[in-house]
Amino acid sequence: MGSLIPFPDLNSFPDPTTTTTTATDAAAAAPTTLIPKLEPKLEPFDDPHPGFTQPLNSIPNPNPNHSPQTQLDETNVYSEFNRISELFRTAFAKQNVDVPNPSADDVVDPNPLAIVAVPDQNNQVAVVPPKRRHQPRSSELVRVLDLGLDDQRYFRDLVRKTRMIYDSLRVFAEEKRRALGLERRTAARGDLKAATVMRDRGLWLNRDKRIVGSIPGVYVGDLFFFRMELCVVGLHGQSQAGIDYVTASHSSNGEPIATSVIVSGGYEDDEDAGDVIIYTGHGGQDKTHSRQCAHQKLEGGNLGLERSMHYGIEVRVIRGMRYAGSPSGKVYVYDGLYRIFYSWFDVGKSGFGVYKFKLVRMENQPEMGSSVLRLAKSLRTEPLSVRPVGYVSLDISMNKENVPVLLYNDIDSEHDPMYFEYIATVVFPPHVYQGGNGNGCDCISGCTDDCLCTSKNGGEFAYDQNGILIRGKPLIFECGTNCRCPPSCRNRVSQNGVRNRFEVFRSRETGWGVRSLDLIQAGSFICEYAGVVLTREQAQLFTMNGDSLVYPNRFADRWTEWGDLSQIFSDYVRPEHPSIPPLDFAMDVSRMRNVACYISHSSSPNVLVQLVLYDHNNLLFPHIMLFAMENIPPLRELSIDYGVADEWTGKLRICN
DNA sequence: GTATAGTCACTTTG
DNA sequence: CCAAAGTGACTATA
Repeated sequence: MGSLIPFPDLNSFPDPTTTTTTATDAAAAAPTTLIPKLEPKLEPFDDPHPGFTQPLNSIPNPNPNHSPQTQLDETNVYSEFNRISELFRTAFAKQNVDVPNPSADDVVDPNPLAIVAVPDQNNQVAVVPPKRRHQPRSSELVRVLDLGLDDQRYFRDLVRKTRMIYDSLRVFAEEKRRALGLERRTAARGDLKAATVMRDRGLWLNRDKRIVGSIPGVYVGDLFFFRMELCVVGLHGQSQAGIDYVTASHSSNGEPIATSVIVSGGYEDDEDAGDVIIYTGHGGQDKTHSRQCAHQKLEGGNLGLERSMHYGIEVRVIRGMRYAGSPSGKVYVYDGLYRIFYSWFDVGKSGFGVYKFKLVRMENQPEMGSSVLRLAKSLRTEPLSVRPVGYVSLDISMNKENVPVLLYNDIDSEHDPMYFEYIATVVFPPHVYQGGNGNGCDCISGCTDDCLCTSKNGGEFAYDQNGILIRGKPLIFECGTNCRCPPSCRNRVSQNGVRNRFEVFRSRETGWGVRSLDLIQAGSFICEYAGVVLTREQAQLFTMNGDSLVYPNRFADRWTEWGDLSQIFSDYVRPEHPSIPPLDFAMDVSRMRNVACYISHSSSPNVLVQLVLYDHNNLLFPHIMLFAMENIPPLRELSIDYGVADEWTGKLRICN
């Protein structure tokens, strides 16, 4: 127990279909092998069972070639409006100028880093994007059933890894554009860039099957910030349209089948009551003002929804909500599966005909992500009126953190987290500080690309403009006491402390756990893992007394996964700077600790460990900093890969 | 300064 | 091959 044993390498994601895969093989494998064959767990749709709930007589016009306008008495009244709007749209379409596409002879760009096309003085695009490997989506409808625990973890890791690549590419594209100093003639749109690059490299998930129902590795409540992100994981395949469906010509029975919808509030005739949605079909809108200007037709996604209702096929529902903390100002929440109970043709608020669908949420699903978001919002402002019972403390940190850390227990009478000394940051032995803090920078108004502190970090910033970790490194040097930059400097993030309202809560499964009342964006700082640091010698004395310690060198090296673009860039080099020896200290969290030691263990975690230096220069004693590996929804439990078997965690020893 | 409306450049699918 | 789906960044205006 006193010796420091290395933890196993958990960083490879072997393909379960090949039993002999090694970590090296997995990394070298072509991207197309990332999606394992799903055959054994799939239910084919060759034999649909029609007549699920509703007879078709509630549909006025099931013929897709038959204009619904003839079904409306009001048609004559609106025909003149229709004619005018049609003229308008034709005129508008002609204004669009054709942009020449790269010719089919263009070779793959030898420099894949040049993902941002740069127009030169003559406004010619100097860099040709890589040639497209266009792989159209399959039309084979399947359900994924009865995933075992191993498969669930595998797919979760796959989805997480894919989203990490998407996010770092997105940030990368925007950072690169900024670094190039391009005129702001066009919007940055790293969201689109990232998706295109990944598509060209075959990294989009679930394109070989059209999945009905849940997507493996995507949980109810999962959060996304961009429409393209939904396409990349295969949750919703339309970059703009709100209804995703298999077309009639590709469907086995010649009928279109809808599989997912997005409720974004873009249609005035939508009514969203959570479990029940009156969803308006698409179409009939004015392009510039998004107002209804024509009757909708029973075709495309609208017909797909009607057919899905007919066959009792459930649809995934994703809600788009305004959210100020999101990079796009919006957040897309996966809210689970719904069934379509009715559909009918109605006159909408603007007086034009619209198709409406009554969607009802299926039973036995986790709570809706969108209602959890709302609950968390009210908990942030008035916790005691939302949850009158259960809050033991409204701040166990006693003002030592920037934001309060709550303590919640509605299960038993344990109040243990009240009875220790809360420390917001780690306590090092005094000798750690003897070497001072090294040289500092002179960047009075904040660090720049070529400053001393950037070069300490291998010539690149560890964080983006918003304090998001760009990629994991063996060690990050933040600006310190000898730097002249302000606290708001881009290179000071983890030292500025906690920004989310955390809650230590009692759990039947894990004893204590930690969750946040705020949405935590992937890559953002969570908190430090704080305790009293003991040297190896001190630790040996300590454990002879039978007390237990936390050994930080056992935490899995999850930072290597964050920002790893080796699947994108053939010349990608993993960060190896600086080279540091394995951590050789232990941490005593028995008397002084912070919120971190209540975080549970998971082999498929949502929090990673990143080592950081800022207040001294001793490479042997870095701060253990925690960052989000995913967009973590409010009230979802945080978890770290402690790197060893489940029964061992510092947390469990101390806090049960 | 802060909401809101308008404009522009996008990409994928069917 | 093109029409249709709407977003997200940015800019102008109230």
